[in-house]
Amino acid sequence: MLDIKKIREHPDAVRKGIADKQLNIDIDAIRILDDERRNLSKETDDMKHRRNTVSKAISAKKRNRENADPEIRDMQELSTKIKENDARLASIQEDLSTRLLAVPNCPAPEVPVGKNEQDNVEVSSWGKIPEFAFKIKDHLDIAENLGMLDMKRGAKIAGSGFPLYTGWGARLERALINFMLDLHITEHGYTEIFPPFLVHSDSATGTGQLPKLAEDMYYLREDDLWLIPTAEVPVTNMHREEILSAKDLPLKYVAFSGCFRREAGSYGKDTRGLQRLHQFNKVEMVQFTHPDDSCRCWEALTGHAEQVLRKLELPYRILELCTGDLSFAAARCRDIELWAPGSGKWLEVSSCSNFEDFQARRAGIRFKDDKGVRYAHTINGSGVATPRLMIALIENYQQEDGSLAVPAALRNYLGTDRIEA
RNA sequence: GGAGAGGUGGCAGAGCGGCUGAAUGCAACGGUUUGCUAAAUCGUCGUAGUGCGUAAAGCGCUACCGGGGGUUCGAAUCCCCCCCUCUCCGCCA
Repeated sequence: MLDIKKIREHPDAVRKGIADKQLNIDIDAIRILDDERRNLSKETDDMKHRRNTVSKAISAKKRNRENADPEIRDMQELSTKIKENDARLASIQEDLSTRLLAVPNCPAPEVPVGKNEQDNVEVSSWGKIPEFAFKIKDHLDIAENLGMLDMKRGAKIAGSGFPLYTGWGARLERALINFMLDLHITEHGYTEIFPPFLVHSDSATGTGQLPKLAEDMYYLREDDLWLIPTAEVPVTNMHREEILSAKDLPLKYVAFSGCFRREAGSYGKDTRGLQRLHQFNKVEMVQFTHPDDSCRCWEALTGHAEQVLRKLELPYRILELCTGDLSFAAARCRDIELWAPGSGKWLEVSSCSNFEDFQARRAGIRFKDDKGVRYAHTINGSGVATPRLMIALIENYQQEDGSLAVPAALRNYLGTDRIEA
């Protein structure tokens, strides 16, 4: 959520930010409602002031056994008016909140202006794109041949998009998760969190999934709960409506979770194998930082995600997202993409975002230092999501005989240096 | 799922219609004292909205005692609904 004061005082900057994000939101309606709210609120507060004052006088008269009937009659009338005003105020407030929740975060000034993903800017790359002396296969063929993955049975159990890992596939999945968690905990200073996979609406609103992305989440009507699309949601909400101490910042959390996405509207896109799933596993990093520190922490966090890929010796590139490709809540974002030779594509495995105070304002996450109480900044990024990591791993490490080499960093976790049929 | 107890400021814990935005204690912060530490002592010490002020400081008003309604001139305090925590019983991984 944006600061209403920012909309009030710098409407042009906000308009430009929204337009750069290729969105269309009516800022003027918000400003009119805001004015209306303030005027009515002032008027009502003055009435309440009178009521409080007179009520005290009534109290004094009663104590002295004097008659206070005229005052009481006045106040009965006034209270009725106050009630009417409060009702109007509540409806204005609700309208305003609804509109305010629909306003996206503004892009940071450093973000390149662009229309869509075509305008994203590559900022760095690492590793060598491998060349093969034999005819390579894609991850699905390799994994199914090695008995690691059974998409057909996954579909039998839960429908398409729900992968069923088997044998070495299941073990590899588990090994990757442990490897990534351990790396972030021991080398990058994160505290491990194991969060709930279901959250209520307040939490989903706090991080910005609701109301805009309701159709992308699985919802349990009976219990009014949402399956999390990412651990970002429960972990960021850990400190909802809290005032943190400045000396504890940055708070760095890393969490494994299942992630559940309906992927509404993307049917028929990237359907082969593990590219796009309704359920997948992810290790997510979340930080709560001081506003002056968030940019530096965001860069560091991106580096932590990179480290996973370097240790696994997988070639990747990093893109700075342009304004048009930036998500609703993000001020800045860098995507990390792995090279998948079998599919001949770059695959996004991590999105590292700085939300600045956007989520914090929605979720009431603040901190206190000697300058007072302010909103913290939140940043997060995958470190990383497993399905596409698995794709890249399988496709980059495939051998001519159909077996799979295991990168050195993973051998202790997996207990083998080779996966064969 | 059933029965009971309870949710008050960073924490502990009073208050149970008006003099309570909230006693008291602890913690925290600032000063004094001290060779240092400890102790002592004085002071400060919630959040939000809004108005005045160029603004910082400051001052005023309003709201907030789990959430939402209601009663009343007036509600932390009375009534209703909901949520959460704890204890016991039942069921179950």
